[in-house]
Amino acid sequence: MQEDRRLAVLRAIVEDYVATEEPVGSKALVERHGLGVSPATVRNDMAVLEDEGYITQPHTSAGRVPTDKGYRLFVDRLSTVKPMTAAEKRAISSFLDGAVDLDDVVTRSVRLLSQLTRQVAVVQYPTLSRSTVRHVELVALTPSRLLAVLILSTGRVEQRLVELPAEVSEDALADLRSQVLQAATGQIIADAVRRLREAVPEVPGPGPDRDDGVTRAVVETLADAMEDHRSDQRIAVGGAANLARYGDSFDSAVRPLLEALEEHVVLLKLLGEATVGGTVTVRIGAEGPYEELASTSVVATGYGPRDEALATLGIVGPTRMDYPGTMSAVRAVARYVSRILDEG
Amino acid sequence: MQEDRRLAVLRAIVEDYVATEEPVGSKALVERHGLGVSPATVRNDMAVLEDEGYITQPHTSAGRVPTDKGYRLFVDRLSTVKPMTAAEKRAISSFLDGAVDLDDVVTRSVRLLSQLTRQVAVVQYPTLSRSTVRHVELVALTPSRLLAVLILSTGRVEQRLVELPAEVSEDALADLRSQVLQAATGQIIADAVRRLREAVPEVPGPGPDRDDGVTRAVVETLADAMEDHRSDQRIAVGGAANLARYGDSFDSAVRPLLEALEEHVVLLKLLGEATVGGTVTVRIGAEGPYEELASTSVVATGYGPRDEALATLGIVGPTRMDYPGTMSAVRAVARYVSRILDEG
DNA sequence: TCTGGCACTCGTCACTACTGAGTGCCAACT
DNA sequence: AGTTGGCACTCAGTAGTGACGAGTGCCAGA
Repeated sequence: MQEDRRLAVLRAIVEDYVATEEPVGSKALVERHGLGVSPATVRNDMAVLEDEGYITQPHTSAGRVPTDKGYRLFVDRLSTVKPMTAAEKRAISSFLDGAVDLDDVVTRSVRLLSQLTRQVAVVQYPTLSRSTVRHVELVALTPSRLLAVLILSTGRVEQRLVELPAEVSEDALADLRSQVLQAATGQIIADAVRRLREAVPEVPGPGPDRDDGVTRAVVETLADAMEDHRSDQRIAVGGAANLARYGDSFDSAVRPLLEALEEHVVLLKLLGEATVGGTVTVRIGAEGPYEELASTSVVATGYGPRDEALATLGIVGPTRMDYPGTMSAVRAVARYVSRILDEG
Repeated sequence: MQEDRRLAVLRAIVEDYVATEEPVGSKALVERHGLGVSPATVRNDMAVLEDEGYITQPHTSAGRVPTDKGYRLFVDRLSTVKPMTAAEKRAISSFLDGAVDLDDVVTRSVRLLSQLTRQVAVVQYPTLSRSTVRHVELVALTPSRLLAVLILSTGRVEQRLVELPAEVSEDALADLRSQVLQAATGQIIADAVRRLREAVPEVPGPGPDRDDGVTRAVVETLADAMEDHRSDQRIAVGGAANLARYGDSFDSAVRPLLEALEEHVVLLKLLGEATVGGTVTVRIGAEGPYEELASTSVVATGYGPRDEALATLGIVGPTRMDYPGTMSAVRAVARYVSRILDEG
């Protein structure tokens, strides 16, 4: 019960802060949201939330601001999906329906997405590269280090050293090798990544078959190597002018982001792996792989015809953003684009 | 003599202002440059320069700042070419020499140019579109209005209405038509534009053959229509992070520029037509076609193998920029790129 | 034509005091 | 135990003030 109210307080803080861009205090909070308690009570809750790391004060005696952790909780448990209005849906479909070819679809999507979210939009071109995995080899160097070799149909060879979290026997390794081979061989890269993650289950817990994260380490390394190979992928970026709204915190926030926008490899990493079927991935601030982008979040999802996750699209913006609205916009655009690809 | 000194003063003001980003006063001026006169004298000169519109004061009792007109004069008559150092030349060639294909050349050029100038670099891909002019028709609607029809080998048709500055006879029109046809038919677009401008000379002055700008109006309209058709041209942009240095004047300067950078058609217009052979075009502030970009300048030049102006490259930056340095960087990069295209 | 001098303007900076939003804590209340 | 009102305290932001100095325009004299 108090627990519930504390979460309501957190939700209110996030919503207010996103709307006003100013630290929000206890009094304003009870006024603007109908929590039926006094400011003092809210203050106590806030103190607890701060202890738990969900909010912080920019300086003593100012309102509270959500932390990354706070946004995370908000996104995971507190946000209610904000459905697109009929008008918005109509706007989306009419905007995309005029597209004449693939290039046009992507260009329009980027523009649409950046206008809907008022953020920087990023759309990866659907995978056309048909390069496949020809072979994977795992060579044990020591019991806890192995070399993963990836050979692609294009003839490219990629080697990675894997430090294992535990020692592994030759038998177990052979087992793993055959599993990996079966999952990946002959697949195009995008599929191989997905199948690897799905088809090679982690053996959990203790016992004779315990795994200690070895599988995980190997699979992730391989997937990473494959993702790198998507780097010849094309990407479209739009709405950079929305960065002008950052206003403050310029050198710290906008500059690294502008740099990232030119490094398409970086962008691909940011977008992450494609997930499909309405699942929108949110990466908040420092959760991402780049320190300089600690104050930016990524909202992305996969898209493609017949629910194949061919590519990824999404937006990049400040951690302080309207997550529910952005997420539903991203999801809606992904759906419409997928449908169009279905038809075309 | 005083005239000479006044120009020296202007040059000094531009140089100091570009270096310091602060309005420059009379005293600082005589100290930092060895003009052998007193501050009072300089003040008098400055008053004149201000009357003539070359400089202005941001507020009473502050130093002077060059106007667009001032920069123009500086660029045209006062700037001494700043040659590239040997080290810079080496850096340029080694940076570009590693390029493997056309895409790579363009990508590297953009990066190089933005790093050299610390501005936003724009490189147009060399014309690959081989679409040619199939036919041009000029139809008189009234004696002073005609319809220009442009038919391209791709099958596209472009119509433009031309308001003539004077009436024109059927004979003169037939003459013009045949000239235009001869110049343009069968040419690829880039060449057609150039040949049109060269081969259809304006008949000047009064007399039986006087032209009153009719030729000019027609040629420019046609050229414009053709330029529009280059709009499927690809463009590479780089170094947008350098915009972070603008710091102040954000919404007024950076936002429109960011928007322009995404509108490749706009960028093409900004870069303007390719000029070749070491000629670097400088467009300062409001001289350009876009009001919102009144505080940005464009420094561009053409490039291409064997001195054919296949495409344009250049930079976009604040009017307050180091013109000599930027111009020589742009020219140097254009030369090296041209040479590489020559070899490849 | 140039120069030195002088009065004047006005932006900048450092300092002060004030205000007000917001907090934490405590004692009292339900 | 949880909630509330009250109170003292903190501290960013906001004038207001005065001194400072860079810079100007103008004028009389060299």
